Amino acid sequence: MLPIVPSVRATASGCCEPLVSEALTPEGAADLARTFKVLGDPVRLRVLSLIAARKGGEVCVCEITDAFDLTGPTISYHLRQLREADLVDCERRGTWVYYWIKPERLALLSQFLDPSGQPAPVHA
Amino acid sequence: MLPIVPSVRATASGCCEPLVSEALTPEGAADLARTFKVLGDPVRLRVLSLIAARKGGEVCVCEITDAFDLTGPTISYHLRQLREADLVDCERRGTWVYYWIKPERLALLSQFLDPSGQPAPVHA
DNA sequence: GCTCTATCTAGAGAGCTGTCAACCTAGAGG
DNA sequence: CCTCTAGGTTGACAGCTCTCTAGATAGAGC
Repeated sequence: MLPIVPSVRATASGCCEPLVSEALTPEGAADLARTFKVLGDPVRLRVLSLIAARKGGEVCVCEITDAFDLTGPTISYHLRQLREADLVDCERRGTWVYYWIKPERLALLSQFLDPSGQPAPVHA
Repeated sequence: MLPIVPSVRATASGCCEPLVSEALTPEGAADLARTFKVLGDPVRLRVLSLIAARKGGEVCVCEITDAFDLTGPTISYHLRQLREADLVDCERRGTWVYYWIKPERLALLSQFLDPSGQPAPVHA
């Protein structure tokens, strides 16, 4: 039934070839799906976008909480999802905790979805 | 199912600026999240990948069903999710139904996630 | 030490998701 | 018309998600 599936991609090393190049293995699909699921919530997308759009690249949790009509624990829950998906990282400084984007995983996803099938431009 | 979305970004026209450029509106976030949620399931990702990787770009439902250890209704349910997210389209030909990828939406998502913030290469 | 504030964790509950069995629909071919 | 097959739809149910309240933890400052 299911074809032979050595790694994430039938071919590739650790990294992920664009969607068009060849079929995902079940394991690769599960891994990618976990990340897309984290992106599949409007609050988390807005949090991510809030952080990413910020000059300096860092945002304090208190600012994020203020930007939503949600309780602290709920924001904390979403930040944890983002952390566990390796999409953001954080650091405590005194009383406050600052979050920033980890661009590597985003780049991987972007490349996977790119229907042109070209490797993403290397430069920023 | 997806409503018309005038501007996903607070500023932008119809298209979606990369994550880094500025914060998503709640409406834009809801719209994008709906699509990412559809991608957030391993079965749907594999279905998408199965179709995308196929030379000719089209796959019959019967082939998709055969590729999974799931019942017809379940595959049908996932195909519907993909259709309603505007990620695939389909056509009946006699007894069979063929599905193919709609690359526009994928390109939009890819561009949104691209942390380099460059417009995606226009592709040949 | 005590207190205040920022953040996280735990537990519970409403609602959504993915899956199935059962049934329906639409062509093909008699 | 009838029958067969490929797909889709419906309804039900287990399990997961998002949200909250209540409580824990950690640093600042007295």
